Amino acid sequence: MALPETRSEQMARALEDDICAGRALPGVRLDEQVLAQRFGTSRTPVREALKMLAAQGFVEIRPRQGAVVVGLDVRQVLELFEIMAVLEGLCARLAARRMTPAERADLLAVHAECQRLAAAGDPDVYYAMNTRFHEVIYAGSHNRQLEEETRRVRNRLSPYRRNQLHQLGRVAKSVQEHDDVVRALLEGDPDRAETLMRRHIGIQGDSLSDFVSNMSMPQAAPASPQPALAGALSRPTIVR
Amino acid sequence: MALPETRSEQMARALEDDICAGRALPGVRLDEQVLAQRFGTSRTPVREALKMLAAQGFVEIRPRQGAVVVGLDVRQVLELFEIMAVLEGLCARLAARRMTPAERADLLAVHAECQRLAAAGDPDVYYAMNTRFHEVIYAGSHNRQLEEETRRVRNRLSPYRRNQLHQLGRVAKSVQEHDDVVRALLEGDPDRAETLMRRHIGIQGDSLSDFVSNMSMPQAAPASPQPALAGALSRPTIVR
DNA sequence: ACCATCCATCTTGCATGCACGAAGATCACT
DNA sequence: AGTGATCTTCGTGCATGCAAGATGGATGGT
Repeated sequence: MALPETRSEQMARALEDDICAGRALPGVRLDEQVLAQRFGTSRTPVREALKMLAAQGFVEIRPRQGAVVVGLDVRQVLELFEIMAVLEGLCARLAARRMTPAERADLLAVHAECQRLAAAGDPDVYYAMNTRFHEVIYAGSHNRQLEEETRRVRNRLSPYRRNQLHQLGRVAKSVQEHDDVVRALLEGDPDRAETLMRRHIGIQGDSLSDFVSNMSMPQAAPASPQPALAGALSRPTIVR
Repeated sequence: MALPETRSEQMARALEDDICAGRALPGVRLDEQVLAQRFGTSRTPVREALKMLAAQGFVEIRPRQGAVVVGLDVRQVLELFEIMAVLEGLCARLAARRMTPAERADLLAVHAECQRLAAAGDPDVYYAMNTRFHEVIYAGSHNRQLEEETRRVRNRLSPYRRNQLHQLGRVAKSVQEHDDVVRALLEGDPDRAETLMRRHIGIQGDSLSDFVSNMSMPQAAPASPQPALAGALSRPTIVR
């Protein structure tokens, strides 16, 4: 059963993870040879992995000039958030109608954990549970294509949500919004669930300017020739 | 300016086009060597193109077993339509607020053409103009990421919309729905534009059973070893 | 006649090699 | 010294080669 994974796929996943986790900053040059010996292969599978990532928008390959981690400007990030809001909104809408009793129980459990961790006060820990909360709703939509699509957009945004963290009171607000969403979901109110989730994800009003001004665009200094995946940036953070 | 395109990218585009246009039916095996000589290259760029298509969900590569054009079952198609509805809905919402006067004029012009062609009665010709109509709205959203994302989902669905064509009265209904959307857009009513567009795209009620029962799953006969991109299926058709 | 096993063949996955083109350095010239 | 052209160097794009694994058919057994 365990379908064998080719090297190129492994590398693609590893690199995507590096990018999402912020270990590979936007602008970093991805040198084929360097990656090849980092993974102990030849350049061929490396190239295939890079092509896959390029097709998904994680890296950009300029002919004869190599691949770099895609850097999104403020505008593009906001554009993706607009998409994210409707996708997650749809997840919530569908979940309100389709979640099984077991899934509803899961949702409640994860939500309770979120509340606990929010009270505990560590945004990083909360972040992980927050992710699980949203994942439960993706799954609750019972729409695999949607689940994948939403996750993909989420991943593309992830480098830009980190650092938005630690915003005063954001965690508390987040759980409160979750709470409203959970209520709508359990009551089976698709319209309200969708609306609330859209608001939860969307960046509007004060949140917008807060987000923009706090958003330190993660970017590798173009000056230093970037030793391809140098330092571990670490620290996941957001609080959405 | 004209950035040079590598062979692998050219081939990826060509193959994607074959798939979207129905020239490469779901289930068709994509033989690397055959494609290589079809494009006059070695297998290497072919493989890179296939990897890109796989990353976008157009083909599936099973290790050691080659690439086949992805075939979606009824369920997956409906799932994608659910996504499509909210994405196009968002396009319409944003377009209602953001379209420039020039874009509004474009919209009206294309819509008028749609009406004319609908009256003329050839669904295939109407289909092309219908696509342009939706493209104008994508562009009107002024959200590039959304534009690309929406187009991508549209392309993935395209093989399954063909054959849904020629459904009695569908063209007339389509233009009528367009008309309502146009009105909402020009009046600058985002909520109504979104709702109407969602309904226009979504498959609900009678349309659902009509769609499902009429949807001949395009599929290459697994019996015949498929001479890789054999016949031109042609005939674009839908009427959405 | 049916089924399992083995073998031949073919295709893929990856490594290696080569050539074109781009970026940076050197040099000439104003 | 500053600016431009030339040259060098390096990395990418693609071709080719080889080995592991998968498919299909033949073979042998029950």
